[in-house]
Amino acid sequence: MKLDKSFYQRTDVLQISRELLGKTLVTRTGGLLTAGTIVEVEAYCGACDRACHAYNNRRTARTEIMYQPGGHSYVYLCYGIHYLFNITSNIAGHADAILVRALEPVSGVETMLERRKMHKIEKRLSSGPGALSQAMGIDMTFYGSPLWGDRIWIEDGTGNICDEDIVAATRIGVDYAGEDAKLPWRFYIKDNPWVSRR
DNA sequence: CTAACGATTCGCT
DNA sequence: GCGAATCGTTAGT
Repeated sequence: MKLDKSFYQRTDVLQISRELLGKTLVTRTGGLLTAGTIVEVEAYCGACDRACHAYNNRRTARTEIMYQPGGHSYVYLCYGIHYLFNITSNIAGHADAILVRALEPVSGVETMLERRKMHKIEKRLSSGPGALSQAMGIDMTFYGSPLWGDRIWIEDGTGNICDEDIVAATRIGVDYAGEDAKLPWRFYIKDNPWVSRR
């Protein structure tokens, strides 16, 4: 079942991040359907988190979508090459977001392989934030897309991953954030082979 | 207007 | 393990 606004518009970004593990991200674009299980995410808290683009409530054209009510897609270009896909959360005015870092492919694998210019399934198909965006066909045209629409959405699975199977660790690539770089705000499913780093 | 840099990936060693 | 690729965003002139 498709998750609706109420899932995303809660205030606890860490709780939402944990609950996103095991859910299925789906895109339908160009008549092609692709889906994958979310196995790794990172939480970013706008007001209080130096690693977040919206730190200290900094407001720019790029971060604007994070200030809207949660449940939208926040996509941005990183290193001039990679599209990174985030899910916004919280109520209007609270710029929280969750970066999806890795998926386990579920359907539309042929399409994913084609988009990634690969011939067989291997980990790099959808492990890593830039890689999964490419596999799912996510680009800047997805910026601001509601997650209750019919182009990109998230489906509930068979309940939440239990706490014993969730690992909390420090986030990747946020060394510039000082003390906030040490926060254990990266969550992934224990022993899942699609997680981007051990 | 200009310059520095990044929530990364891939290929080569 | 290391370094290049590559360009929009940002903040400062």
